[in-house]
Amino acid sequence: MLDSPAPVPLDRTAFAADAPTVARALIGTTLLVDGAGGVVVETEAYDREDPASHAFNGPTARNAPMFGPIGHAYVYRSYGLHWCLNLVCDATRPGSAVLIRAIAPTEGLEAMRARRGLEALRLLCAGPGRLAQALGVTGAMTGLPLDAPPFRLLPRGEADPPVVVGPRIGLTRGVATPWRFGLAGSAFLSRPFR
DNA sequence: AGCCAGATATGCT
DNA sequence: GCATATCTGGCTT
Repeated sequence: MLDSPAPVPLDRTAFAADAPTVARALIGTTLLVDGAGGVVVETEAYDREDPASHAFNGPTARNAPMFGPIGHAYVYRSYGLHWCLNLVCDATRPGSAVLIRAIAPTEGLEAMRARRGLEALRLLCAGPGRLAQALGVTGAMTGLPLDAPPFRLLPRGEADPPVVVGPRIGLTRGVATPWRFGLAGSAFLSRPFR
């Protein structure tokens, strides 16, 4: 490609595929919230048939966005104190989403450091709770579309980045399903792959 | 490396 | 009513 077009925000069609496919495709994209964020380096997939998923037992008040339109955010509180950001996907099977687990910080570093208290770049967005705090994501954003402020999602470059795969983290059920995806060699993963 | 407390919304009994 | 949760930070080995 000799004259590549200027980057355009991903639209909702980017979320049409099933959760593992979208989770892999999101690696290398850039996610910003109010201008703060960076390159997505770690994701996990969840879907309706998955006993580890919040959607497994069907729609509830909390997980309602997972059964709403694709390309929207699903934010939930974890362990009573952390917020975690998911992106709703799969146009054909409601109840699918991708958990954003880690980002390589590139934009809005000052704002992110201020929200988390001055911290090493390595840990600023390494883990779903840290990432949400750094980007300023809260439960107020659940259900919001990802193609409008405060969100911005920018596609990755030409080449497919090298992606590593493994089992998801912190689960009691669905432990064996290899639906965790990471950018190979990234220093900003929440935990190494092996 | 591993263990444990923290603090609360959620969902099931 | 109560056990549980897509986790983090701090402390111990």
